[in-house]
Amino acid sequence: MTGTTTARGRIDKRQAILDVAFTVFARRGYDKACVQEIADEAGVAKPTVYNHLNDKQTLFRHAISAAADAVAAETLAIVDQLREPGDDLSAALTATARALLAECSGERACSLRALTYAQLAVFPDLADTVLERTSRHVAEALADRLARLTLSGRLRTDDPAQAAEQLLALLTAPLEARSRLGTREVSDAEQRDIADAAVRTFLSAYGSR
Amino acid sequence: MTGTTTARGRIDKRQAILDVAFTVFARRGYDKACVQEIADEAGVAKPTVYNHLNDKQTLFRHAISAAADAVAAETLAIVDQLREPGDDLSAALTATARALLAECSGERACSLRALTYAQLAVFPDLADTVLERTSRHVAEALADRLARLTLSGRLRTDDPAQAAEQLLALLTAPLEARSRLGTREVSDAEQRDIADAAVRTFLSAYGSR
Amino acid sequence: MTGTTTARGRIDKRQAILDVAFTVFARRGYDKACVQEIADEAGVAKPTVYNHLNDKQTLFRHAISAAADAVAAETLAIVDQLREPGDDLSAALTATARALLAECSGERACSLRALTYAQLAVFPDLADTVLERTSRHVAEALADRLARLTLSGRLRTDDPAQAAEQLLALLTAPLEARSRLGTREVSDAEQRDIADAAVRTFLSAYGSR
Amino acid sequence: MTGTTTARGRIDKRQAILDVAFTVFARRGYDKACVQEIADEAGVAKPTVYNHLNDKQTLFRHAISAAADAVAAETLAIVDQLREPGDDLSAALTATARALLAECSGERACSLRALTYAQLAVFPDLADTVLERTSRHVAEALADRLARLTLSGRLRTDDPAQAAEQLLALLTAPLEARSRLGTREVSDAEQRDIADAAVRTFLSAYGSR
DNA sequence: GATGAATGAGAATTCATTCAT
DNA sequence: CATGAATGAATTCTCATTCAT
Repeated sequence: MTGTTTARGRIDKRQAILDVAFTVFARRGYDKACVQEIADEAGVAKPTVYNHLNDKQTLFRHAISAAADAVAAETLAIVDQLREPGDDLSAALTATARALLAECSGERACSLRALTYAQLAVFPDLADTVLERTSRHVAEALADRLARLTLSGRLRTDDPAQAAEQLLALLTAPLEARSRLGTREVSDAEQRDIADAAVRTFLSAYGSR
Repeated sequence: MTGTTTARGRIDKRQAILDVAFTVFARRGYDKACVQEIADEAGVAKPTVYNHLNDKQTLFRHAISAAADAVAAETLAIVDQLREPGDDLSAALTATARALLAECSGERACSLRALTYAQLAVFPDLADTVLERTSRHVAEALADRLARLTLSGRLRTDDPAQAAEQLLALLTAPLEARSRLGTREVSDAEQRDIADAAVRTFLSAYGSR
Repeated sequence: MTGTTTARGRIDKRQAILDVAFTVFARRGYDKACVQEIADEAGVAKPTVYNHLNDKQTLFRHAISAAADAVAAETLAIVDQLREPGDDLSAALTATARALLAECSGERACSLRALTYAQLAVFPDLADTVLERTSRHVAEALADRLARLTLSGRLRTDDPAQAAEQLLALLTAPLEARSRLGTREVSDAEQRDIADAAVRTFLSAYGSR
Repeated sequence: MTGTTTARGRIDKRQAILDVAFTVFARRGYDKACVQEIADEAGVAKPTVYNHLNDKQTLFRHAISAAADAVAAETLAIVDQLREPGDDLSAALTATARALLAECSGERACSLRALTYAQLAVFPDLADTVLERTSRHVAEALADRLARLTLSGRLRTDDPAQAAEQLLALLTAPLEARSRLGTREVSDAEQRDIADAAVRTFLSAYGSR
């Protein structure tokens, strides 16, 4: 049915525009990025962009949202690994920590963070949206895991949310500092150092013994 | 002395421009801020801004640098409190922690962070400059304090730099998450919670006993 | 045909802009002419000018080129009259000479010359372009005529290029001096004087007897 | 006497400013040249320029005038050589012709011509002034010489002004064409060709035999 | 639905010129 | 008289957005 094909084509084109938009916004920043450039790289005419997404702001919001969803999904999948921690809890936590750092070091996550920060003044609600879908969800998912580990006697904390907050803090803040806010690569070795130290400190405070 | 007055006048005007510039950049973001507005609020004509600071980029760099210096000075003063920790180390650390959080919650520090983040793509070197003068220096100063405390037997760590990094992480990351990247006030009570929890976890890992 | 109409419309508008641009440049000079004025007189918005011709310099180049082509065509047509000189060579040369002077006295030719001269410092290559298309071509065409006239025994020269150069010199230089670089009308009578004297001197040197 | 010294200094400074101004105008053109640059190269402050010469236009007029006087003096001196033509008239004319071409090829003369042309629209009277002092005077001086040579039977013309006009035409127009309006050096050899051909043609028309 | 063309609004930057010292 | 500082006025160019096809 041509109808289906068309709809498919429509959706694909829309998605292509959003993908390109995120890339261009990441490269140039919101203001310096111009719709023409996005249209060009997406291989469509400028008015086509406006047909699909009403204006530049809408385009930005949707591009950011889509990226946030993607990052969130990946991050949650990582945290979910802790559902089956195996025998060595420290090892499991360390593996998860390393994976989280890798995810946070990724280009898309960095760009997302930078763009959100950059437009705090103009899109204050975007900070909410993005944080809600990423940090917040992740923190809650991690808190869930820590609560279950506490129940099974492998951790010791009466405030799993705070424990989760601190574990994430020990991971993300050093990463951000060492990557110079994402402008510099952080080597795998360095990431491992951060992860190991974070887990060590975390277990000092919340380990069951 | 008229000479002094004149020179003073010059310096004052330049400083006034930089102060206003930081405020306006913080309010509008780099791109949306226009030089006209800065000139107006500084009470000078647009070309005067250009006479003192060659172009918008230079204006931005200098405004950011000045703010970074101011924040750095205040933050270092706080860390210096730890030179005389008194009898109760935990209390001393907590006091310092709370003061650091207050500083980080301040409008100038938030704006500085937001602006730096926002312009990573256009001024990648600014991240270096700002982090160097703020986080980096602070982390080193704190590491120095922790090293001395270890020598005097009140802490236990063979890597004071890492200990400092983690203490700061336990403070700043939760603050950033809860303030939604600075878009929301974090109450004193909440700040106290963060600080107390951070110190507790820190001492679990690095306390002398 | 609407398609044709559209394309035509596009071309017409571009041509209209170039024509107006030449007029305005001629009236004000390159620097004093502003794009706004050109747009206004062409009945389009400023950005439309920029859409068709990337910037002021490009606009200038194309406007000058177009004028040069037009002047060149007219001038060459005049020289071509000498293909059929008739019985009275002196009369034919004089007629051509007068026509050339009339052409050179024309507003467009004067403006073209003035603008090219005026912007030597900024567009040094334009001198080449314009001279190539006008003086140079004309000199060659004239040299061709003189060569043929020599072959048919009606003139006597072994260097037709030099003869052409000198005939043109005897016409243009006095015209330029008397018109005060184009700021003053040179009457028909005066033009006739110049032409007649030029042909007389030319024939003294290159006449077949 | 300090008075004298001061007056001297004043005059010298004024002259220095005018010299520099001409250079800068020649390099950049009237509009692109900025008073600041002239002041800088003259080693004075901008207001000093305004103290000596009321505004940019005045500055331009005086700079051009001074240059025109200098060129005129040199050119007239060359023509004056014809007061004592010696035995070989052709040789004398050729020598004078070559010297005139050299003078016209000089940087100052070229710049003067270009600047005058460039500002026809804005300073229409300058064309008059400059042409009066240069071409016109030169043509008259040359006409005088030719008249005397006619009286002494070495030339034959009843209109010395026209003869002078044509001799100059045969020199300047080819020079201008070959130098591409002054953007290209014309070699000595080429200058000699032009001069020799001009004198040959001139003598064909006006030689006593 | 997609596009080429057009535009209104706005921003950075430059410069001749003038005060106050 | 010379100068450092300040300014009003212009001008080029860019961009989001909309028509007409």
